[in-house]
Amino acid sequence: MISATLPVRALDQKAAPRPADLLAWYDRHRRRLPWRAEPGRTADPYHVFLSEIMLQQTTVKAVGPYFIDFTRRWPTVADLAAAPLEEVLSAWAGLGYYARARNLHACAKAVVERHGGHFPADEDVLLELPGIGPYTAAAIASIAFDLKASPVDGNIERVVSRLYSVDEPLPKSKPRIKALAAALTPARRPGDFAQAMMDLGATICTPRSPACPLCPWMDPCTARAGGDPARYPVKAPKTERPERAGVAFLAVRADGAVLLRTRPDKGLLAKMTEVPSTPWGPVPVAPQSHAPFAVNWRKLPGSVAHVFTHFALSLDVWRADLPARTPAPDGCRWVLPKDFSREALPSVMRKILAHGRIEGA
DNA sequence: AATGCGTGGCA
DNA sequence: TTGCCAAGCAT
Repeated sequence: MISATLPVRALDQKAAPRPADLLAWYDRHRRRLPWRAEPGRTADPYHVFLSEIMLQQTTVKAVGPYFIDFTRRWPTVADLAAAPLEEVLSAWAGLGYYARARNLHACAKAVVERHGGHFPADEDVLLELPGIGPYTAAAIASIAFDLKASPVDGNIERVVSRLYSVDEPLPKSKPRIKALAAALTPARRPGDFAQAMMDLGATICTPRSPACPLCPWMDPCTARAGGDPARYPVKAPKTERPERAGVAFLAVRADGAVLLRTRPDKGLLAKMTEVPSTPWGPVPVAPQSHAPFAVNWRKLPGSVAHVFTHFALSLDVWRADLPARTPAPDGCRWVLPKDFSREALPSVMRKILAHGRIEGA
């Protein structure tokens, strides 16, 4: 018989997850990433900032080449701040969520103007900078300055929701998960702890078929004990993705130049370069009335499909060949394919050009 | 608080 | 093929 006076844990209770166990795992298994400092060192805050912005909703694999390119072009935050926005946007082209690039540039300028070119070592002050939200402020504070902060990204949401079997669905459960993560964060090595949580989520505690036997927290994990860790995190049902359609006008001049223009300052693909097109709507719009030239257009075979976050797009492509020295209509410009690399061409626009067999960068 | 905002890889 | 997912932020 177990004495009631002894501090004996009931058999169905689990030990709390120990940060030291995760840190020991991290010391052996940490990923080597371009923006990450060598073990025992803290990273360049500019590198942490740049990588964190790029990594928002974006895979490590996709970010790699962009991070290398950006740091080569703009080695310091002051260099980035001094660059023209157009160059930053064209360097960002293809990475998606272009508001990040605009905010990245605005943030670099703010760091120079408000903080003398040094990132503030303070989570609350970081939070006031453009493009830096709760996650990124905590990530920079902890990773770049080793301050006690608890960034919560998708990885950490998954790890924490499994550790504690959080049944309330996201995003409603965010505050609770944030509190649990904060309670777990140690006073020593908070930066390594944050990165360890992310590495664990990315390599062991993965969305599907997590590798529990390799996990340093297998023992204290309640979802593992429950037998179906992959059912966490519980998420609210998603709204469906509507279809939109339109026609893109590929005007090609005799010298090979293609008619392009810059999109409006706000909204989808703001300030990016585009191929002129009809509006993209749920119902097809009379294409002729939106054509940049009143000439004979021929529809190219097939169509271009592209999926955005909140709608799926299907575009027909109409082509017209025009004489050399044809002037560009208002708001448009002729661009030779060899100069495409200087343009801020999003992936959907590159697909349209490729569909018309136009070879650019 | 809910919605708008990209892209590519993967099962 | 289709849906899901990846180091979120702004409004």
